[in-house]
Amino acid sequence: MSKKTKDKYQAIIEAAIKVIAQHGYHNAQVAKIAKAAGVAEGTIYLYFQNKEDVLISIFQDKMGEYITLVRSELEKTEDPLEKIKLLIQMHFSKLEANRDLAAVLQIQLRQSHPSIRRRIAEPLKGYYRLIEEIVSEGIAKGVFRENLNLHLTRQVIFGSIDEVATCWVMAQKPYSLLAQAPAVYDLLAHALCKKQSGNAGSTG
Amino acid sequence: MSKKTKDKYQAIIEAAIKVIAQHGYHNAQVAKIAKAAGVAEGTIYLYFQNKEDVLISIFQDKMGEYITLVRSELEKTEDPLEKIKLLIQMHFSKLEANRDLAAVLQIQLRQSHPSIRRRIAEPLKGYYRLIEEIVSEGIAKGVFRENLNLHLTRQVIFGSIDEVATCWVMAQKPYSLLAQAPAVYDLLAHALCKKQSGNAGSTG
Amino acid sequence: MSKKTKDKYQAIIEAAIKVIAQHGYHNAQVAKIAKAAGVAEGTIYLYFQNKEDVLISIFQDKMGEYITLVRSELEKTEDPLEKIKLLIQMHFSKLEANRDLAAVLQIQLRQSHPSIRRRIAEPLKGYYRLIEEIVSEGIAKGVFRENLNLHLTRQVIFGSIDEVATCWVMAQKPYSLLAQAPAVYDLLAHALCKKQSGNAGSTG
Amino acid sequence: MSKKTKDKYQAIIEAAIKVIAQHGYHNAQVAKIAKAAGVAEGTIYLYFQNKEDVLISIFQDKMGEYITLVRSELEKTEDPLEKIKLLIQMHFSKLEANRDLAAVLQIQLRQSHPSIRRRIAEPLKGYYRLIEEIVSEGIAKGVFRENLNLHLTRQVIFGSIDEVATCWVMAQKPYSLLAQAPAVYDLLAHALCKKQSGNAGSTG
DNA sequence: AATGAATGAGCATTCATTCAT
DNA sequence: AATGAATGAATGCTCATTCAT
Repeated sequence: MSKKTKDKYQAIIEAAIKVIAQHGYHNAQVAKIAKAAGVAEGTIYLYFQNKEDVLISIFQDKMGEYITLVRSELEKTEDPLEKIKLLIQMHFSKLEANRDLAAVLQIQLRQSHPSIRRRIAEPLKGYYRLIEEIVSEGIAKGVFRENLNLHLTRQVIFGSIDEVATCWVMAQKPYSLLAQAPAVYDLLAHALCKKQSGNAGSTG
Repeated sequence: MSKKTKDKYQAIIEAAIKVIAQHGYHNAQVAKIAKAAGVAEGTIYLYFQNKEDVLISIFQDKMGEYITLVRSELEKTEDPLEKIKLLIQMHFSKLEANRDLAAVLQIQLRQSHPSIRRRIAEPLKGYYRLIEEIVSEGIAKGVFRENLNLHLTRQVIFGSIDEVATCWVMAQKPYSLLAQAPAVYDLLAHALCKKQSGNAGSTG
Repeated sequence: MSKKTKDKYQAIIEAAIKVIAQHGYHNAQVAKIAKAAGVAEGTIYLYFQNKEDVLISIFQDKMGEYITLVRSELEKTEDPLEKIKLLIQMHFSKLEANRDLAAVLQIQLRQSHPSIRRRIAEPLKGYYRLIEEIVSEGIAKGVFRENLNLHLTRQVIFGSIDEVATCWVMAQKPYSLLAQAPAVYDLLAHALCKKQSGNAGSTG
Repeated sequence: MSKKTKDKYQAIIEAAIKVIAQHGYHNAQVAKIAKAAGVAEGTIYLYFQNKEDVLISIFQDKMGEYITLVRSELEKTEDPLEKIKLLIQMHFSKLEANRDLAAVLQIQLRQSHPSIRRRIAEPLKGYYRLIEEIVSEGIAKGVFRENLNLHLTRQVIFGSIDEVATCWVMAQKPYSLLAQAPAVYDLLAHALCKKQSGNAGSTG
């Protein structure tokens, strides 16, 4: 793939994110996306199979990128609790760094057709697995409580993070999402950890 | 509103839930809903302003009903922790009792147009307030940790419950949602409570 | 089917014939047909499954009508040669009576998509069978030559009539199609008949 | 025109025939033809004005070639009846020798836009004239009946041959087209000739 | 109150043609 | 001469809503 080719692919992805974030999923016509990307409508079909493919690619691209990043960052520490902290911070900082993308991921893409939702579920499973690995490791290392149900605990962790992100995106008044990380960590750390002498919830 | 009138209103609401659950939001045409309700298409417009109004009414109706029920149930106990437990149980048992409604609330309605989502947010706020009241009370009574952020804690509680419910609805293999309540309670109780001698998380 | 309903169905068929004859198959948009029929575009889809269905219905309607007419007329005589004469006369007079329809049948419909052509072939087979029956009867009665191949003879009869009709439709200068009947009859009669004392080809 | 140039011109023509025969007129995109011809899409526009020009050239090329051949062959005999026999045989044998071309000429090209049909009519007129010349000669020589209408007789001859060819192309089960020549000749000979002692229709 | 036939706005996609290289 | 990436016009169909009965 030539430089130029790669450029148009990315331009279309970014244009789609911008248009969807601005006009909403149901008002993101191909014509609008093409115009925003500075290409002709037909050009989109040289890089994507159809409109659905554009939307799915947004998710797969960004999610794949993100998961790779998270995995490499998490290798920096052995401490499961520290990994939870990093996970929350990265999740929030990534979304906060790209408000348009955040709006698309948290709100717009969830309004899409079932076929899109189904294919979005795939890359999401990679993220689920990542969280479950941390929980599993935490239990094995004796840091997290033994009686934690793996799936359910993952659901609580992801549900918490996801809901905090969604509220942030939908908020009328702007505020920092990353600034919420310590408090979320505090809650989840208490939820996960064995009662310890006191460091659970320390946000340092 | 006459008895007969009330009947058709309810018939349309129930028909809408059934049709959306069965065919999905994007395939729930007014014609289908009318047929399922046993009325003419035009009749729907005698009871609702438009299709959007039907969908919102589903939410408002069921949510209002539900919140009233929860509030009355929660009065049975003074213990904030016990209230959390009841909240989770009622939330799950209500959804499990009506799978169609659960599918509509957890999945389908989230695919709707922005204007619908916005107006759905209203009744949801009542539920948010309810949760925040419990947290607030828990802190005041010295059961929950003092440093909990009210909004954020509510987001974590609701996000956790909501994600567990969503996963249940989307699961291929059926299982009991209510059976997940103790584990969710266990996690949230640990998240919320001051370190206690040990009974936090006991599900008895 | 109510009177009014039947009316709209017919109005759409007639409008389609007019529009296709005037603008050609490839320029006969649904919008144009709807306008010519005095109905909304959507209305067409209340009476027909899709655009293709309208085109096929033109053929089926007119062909069915025509074959029924021909069969009843042919009963008026026992003479196979007379039947050939009648067949040619009716074919030509029917087309001449409706120039638009003739243009659609002879030219425009043959430009349609394969799926349409395939479904048009069905009613045409009824006409083929009719011709073959006459030939078969003519041979049995000793009027036509015994060594005639049924299929091939039908192809020659139909091919002759069809080509004469097509040339008439495409002609720049107008002339009577029906006036060609005697000469076509003369040729076909000579082609079919045993050598007779001399009356074959007399056009009565 | 250089050898190489001539080569590409022919390659495109042959590729077009193959692609149209295989995929049908409505699925014969320029891209497909270019690929089949082993050239770039743009190259086609160096040898032809546009897609329409390619299609017309198929007809003009093959028809011109064919008429030249027929004319030279017909010079081998003086007998008008023999010429009719030769005409039918050559028409059928030419089509049978190139099934792809036959499919394109008999079916696919007739689905084309009016402008193409109009320009295809031109070379066809040469063939029409050829047939009319034979008929004219036959009458002059006292072999054919005097009262034959020139145009109409040509229409019957061409219509018969054309329909037999079309039925052959469209047939499900394969059979020899050339084998039909004697029977078609038999019918047309009887249609054209004065009542003779008996040799009309002899296929020898 | 109830009906349901009629309405018509809205949109993804294909493909012949061009033109910078 | 040759390429092939880029262009953008053109159209059938759905379905929420209306309104005459």
